[in-house]
Amino acid sequence: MSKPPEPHGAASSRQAQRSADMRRRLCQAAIDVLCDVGYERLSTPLIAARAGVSRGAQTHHFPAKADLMVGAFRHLLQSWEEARVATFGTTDPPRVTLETYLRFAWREIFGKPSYVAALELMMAARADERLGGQLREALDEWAVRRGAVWREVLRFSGLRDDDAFQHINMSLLRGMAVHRGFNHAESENEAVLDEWIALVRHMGVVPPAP
Amino acid sequence: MSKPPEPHGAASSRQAQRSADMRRRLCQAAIDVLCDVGYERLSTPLIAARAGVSRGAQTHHFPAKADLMVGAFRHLLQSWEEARVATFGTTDPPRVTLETYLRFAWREIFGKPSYVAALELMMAARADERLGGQLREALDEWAVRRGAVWREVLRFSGLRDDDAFQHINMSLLRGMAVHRGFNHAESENEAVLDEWIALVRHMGVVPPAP
DNA sequence: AACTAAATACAGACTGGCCTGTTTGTTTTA
DNA sequence: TAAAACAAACAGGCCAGTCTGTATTTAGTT
Repeated sequence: MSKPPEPHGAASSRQAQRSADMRRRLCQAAIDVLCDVGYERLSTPLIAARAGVSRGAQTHHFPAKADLMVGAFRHLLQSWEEARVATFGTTDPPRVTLETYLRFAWREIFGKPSYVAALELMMAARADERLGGQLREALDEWAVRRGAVWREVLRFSGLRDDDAFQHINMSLLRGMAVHRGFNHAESENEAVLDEWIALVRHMGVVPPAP
Repeated sequence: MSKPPEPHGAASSRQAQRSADMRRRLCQAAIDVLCDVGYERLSTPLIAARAGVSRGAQTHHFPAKADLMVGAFRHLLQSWEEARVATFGTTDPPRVTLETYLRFAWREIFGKPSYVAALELMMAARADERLGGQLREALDEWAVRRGAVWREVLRFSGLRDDDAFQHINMSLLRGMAVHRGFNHAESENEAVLDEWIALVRHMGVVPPAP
């Protein structure tokens, strides 16, 4: 039986398999390059070389640079989701306290070098309207699940289910990541996270103001 | 009486005056370009055009691109200091509550479009070791005064003088700025700041854990 | 005060290099 | 046999840094 062409889904045919592998390699190489040299010095030949692939292959799978950037971004989002499942198992959203989830988020996502790739892409998207649209689209559909996870975590921690409080946590982690990227102060961020968690513990006793 | 040549201090001679003016114009143009098109598409000819200046003038005052970036960064830091003095007067560090200072910091620094220029520069500095060194140098000497301001604000607010708590506030503002730059959600950030200030009010009553 | 020589400020052209997107050709798979 | 995957070369464009040339300012001298 012949299988339908699945250009973007799970690989079934041999071609689709190769295609998916190649796309993954290129996306991963793009993230690596982004981490190492930043968006400024990033170039499509550099990514192809990093992936050990000819430039023809790269242009075949990602005709425009922006396409590759979007692919890298989606690759990142997916890796974050995989990290969550790998850490907390299949019960998704996980039933853990905010403290546990914060430490996970820092250790596995925001505190990792690869997160600066996401930052670079988000910054670069400001200039390119087309790229920005596609990145926001990817982030928006991913944010649905992310929101559900945070809601469950807050509920489980006995805290009010509050959009603003979600964003406080994420903005804090983002800001720490920027600080980490620029001012390689690792231990400083650990102290900041500890202090924030201590504050959160207090909030467990004293819920936030109306 | 003849005045000594002050190549970098307050302008006295006519040449030094023109030089300082030109440098200011170029730094401001660099920030504007950075805000509008981002670091990726930034170029020295673009900056010169934005400043209404010949490229020869630009290369004369800033031989290398990195020099101009450092100048723009220092220009930004200075503008933040000026904003603080303009808002709170000459009593420096200002004697205001944390809430007042947070709202100022968001309104006049982190929440303004020009802050993304600082973010772009900090991101770009990751790749360029030389640029990064000079930017960190500028930031470090500025951080001395910034630390004094935060300490006084925390003390005045009856909160513990705590480095980690300082960094929580600044990382939160940074993270909000990134969110603002990418996901033009203005009102969302206002709500986040309000919520954070509400939490801080609680902390005024219940000091953080040891 | 006038004059000169050096230093500084400014202007514009040039070059070597790299990048993006395209195109043409070859191999593998369906 | 057609389509997809891969390979490599090409063309147009832009940029950073340099260099040569001109105008303005300053310092030194008388």
